[in-house]
Amino acid sequence: MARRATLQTIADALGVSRSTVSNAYNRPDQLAPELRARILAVAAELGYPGPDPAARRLRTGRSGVIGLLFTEALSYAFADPGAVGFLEGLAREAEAGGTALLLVPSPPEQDAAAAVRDAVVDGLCIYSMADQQPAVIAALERGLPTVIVEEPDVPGHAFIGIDDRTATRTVADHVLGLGHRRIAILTDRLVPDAYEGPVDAAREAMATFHIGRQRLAGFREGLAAAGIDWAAVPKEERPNELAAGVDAGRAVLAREPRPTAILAATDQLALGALQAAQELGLRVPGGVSVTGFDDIPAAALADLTTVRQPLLEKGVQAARMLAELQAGGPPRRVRLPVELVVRGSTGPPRADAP
Amino acid sequence: MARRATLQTIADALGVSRSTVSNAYNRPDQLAPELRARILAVAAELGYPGPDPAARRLRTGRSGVIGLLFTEALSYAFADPGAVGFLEGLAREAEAGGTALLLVPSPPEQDAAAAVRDAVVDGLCIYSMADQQPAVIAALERGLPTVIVEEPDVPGHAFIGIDDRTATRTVADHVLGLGHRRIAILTDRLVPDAYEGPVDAAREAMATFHIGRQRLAGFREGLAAAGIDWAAVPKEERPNELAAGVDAGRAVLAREPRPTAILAATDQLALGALQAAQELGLRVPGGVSVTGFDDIPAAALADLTTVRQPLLEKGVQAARMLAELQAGGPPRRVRLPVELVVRGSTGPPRADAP
DNA sequence: TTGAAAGCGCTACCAG
DNA sequence: CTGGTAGCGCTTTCAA
Repeated sequence: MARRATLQTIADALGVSRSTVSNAYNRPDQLAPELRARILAVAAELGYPGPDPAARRLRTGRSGVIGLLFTEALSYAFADPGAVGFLEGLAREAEAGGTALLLVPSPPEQDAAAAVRDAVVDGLCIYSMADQQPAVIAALERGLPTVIVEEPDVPGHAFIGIDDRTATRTVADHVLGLGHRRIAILTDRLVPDAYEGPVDAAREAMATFHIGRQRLAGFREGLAAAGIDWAAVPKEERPNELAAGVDAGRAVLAREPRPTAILAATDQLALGALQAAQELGLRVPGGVSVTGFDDIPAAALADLTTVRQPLLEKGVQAARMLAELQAGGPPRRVRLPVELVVRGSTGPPRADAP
Repeated sequence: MARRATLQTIADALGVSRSTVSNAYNRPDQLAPELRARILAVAAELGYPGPDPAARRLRTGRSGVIGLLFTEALSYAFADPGAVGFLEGLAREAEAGGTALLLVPSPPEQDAAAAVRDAVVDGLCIYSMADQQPAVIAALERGLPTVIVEEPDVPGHAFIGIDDRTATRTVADHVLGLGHRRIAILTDRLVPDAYEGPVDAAREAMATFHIGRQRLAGFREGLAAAGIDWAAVPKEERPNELAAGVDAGRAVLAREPRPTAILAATDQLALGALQAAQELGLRVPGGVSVTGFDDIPAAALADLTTVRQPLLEKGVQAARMLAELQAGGPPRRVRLPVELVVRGSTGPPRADAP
């Protein structure tokens, strides 16, 4: 056969009209069962794979697809257990409604905005992107129903997230309450660039990742309230990966005098810090206390004190909010509750450390 | 405005033709920069979000999207660290080429095949599905470039996977070599149903999940070669989740005489078995040895003996194979190497256990 | 119960 | 460098 079969091909072969063949697929009750059977048989014979979804899309105007802008780059997202937990929730809810998920790429170098504009979707979900990223701007410009998860903070849009600042403030208070005064901070990336290293005031001020900014602010508030000089607190910025956490942990533990507590902005960084402490033969929490954030599954295994947030629930709710929006409902703003989970990785500092 | 703006709207507003406006977006070099600027300005003013991707799709015939059939249900896939590792690799490679990933849903009850037929994609990737699942059949019928990962085993299609049987045979030999004779097996699901419980010969024979079948076969081969009666070996089937592993672990450890080794078909099940052993106050490996499969990140943390497979690499290669297929290349079959990683969870059985 | 006609919004080709 | 024309393959009235 010269070209792919279409509805018309089948119609011609049977001497019926195109619409009848279409009905055979989409409205079985609109034609005689026997005719329908004949149509389907001929279609199978001719290798017709059914109505072309792209054409149907154009005609009906609906796609049954949600587009997901997932972190700065897809490949980062899957390495982050927190993001995967969210995706699991989102997928569960979407799948129940027969909705597909389109993972929109952010090609390096190239115009990531183009990928966003090319996405055939009925709605968009933006997960944890920095303010002013081109992909985000392009997404908002499409004027589709959109829900933003965690960041960026754009007024007027449906939003779901947690109160990061209050949460890290609670962590700081917990550690300060145990008697720690020499404290170091490990933060996830603050700006979508390749920087890794100490965070000074200038860097802190330029943060465009809302989460990073807020978590840092919570730590700062807590320490400041305890009279600790924020400028003198060691702070290391790294991408959210285990290996980077090890590196950052080494960096802060090498300081003199050595910190007695490390507050990390994510569990993965905290897990890395734990590993760095072990390398140095430091006991936890005797030699050094460590805290994380997210309560990913590995946190429980490592007995890590952390902040639990409802990862899965966040995904489920995001999908629901999008469905509401598509049904014409108003954009809502939702804050999910979090909870400090105290485990064995924090305790009072000991003079006779390790 | 009554209806959404289209190319024509902009063209009319400026008194130019539709094609010129189209060129302004797709072929900037085909028209005067000044005209282009004017067009874009008017478009912005009228709130035109750029050419409709669905229409473009129909016209060009290409979508720039890979469809992914991910496990029996999306929600399962994300709970499986092995699957996530694969997805990370796939996403990385696809993203580099500006290709989007469509996660095709498998709505419960409903016709999952319909979702597959509705997917606007240039190619399909089938990851770990059972033989004869309706979604798989529908996918194959679409006649698109397709690569199958791990399962099902369909001749004539591009395929990438590992040799599961040889791998589990190696595990069995390792444990037998340590002197174990009372051995229990934990297997991932064998059939896409809701069954959880012991595996008898009938159940084993009806397995449609190729991976489960092969891993079980490897264990069987090893034990048979050592003269152990396979029918008498305790075998428990569970979904691939930590909690299910705990449950299965309890079940086999309750047997009299108690097994001295538990061979699990996945790391998550093994991790669960480890937890069950701990509940009973059993030492590992003194009281009981445990092995897993996959070498997910948590396996190293738990010091679990397991089989390492190149999860990420599998995803990267799958994406490449799909690209080759789309470029007109022939379907290839690829087997990735695996490696037994011996850690602290296996050792000789001790008479004075625990 | 079936068929004819009218586009959905766009891009590719070719002429000017 | 710009414009006209011809569909891509389908669904959806509406009339027969």
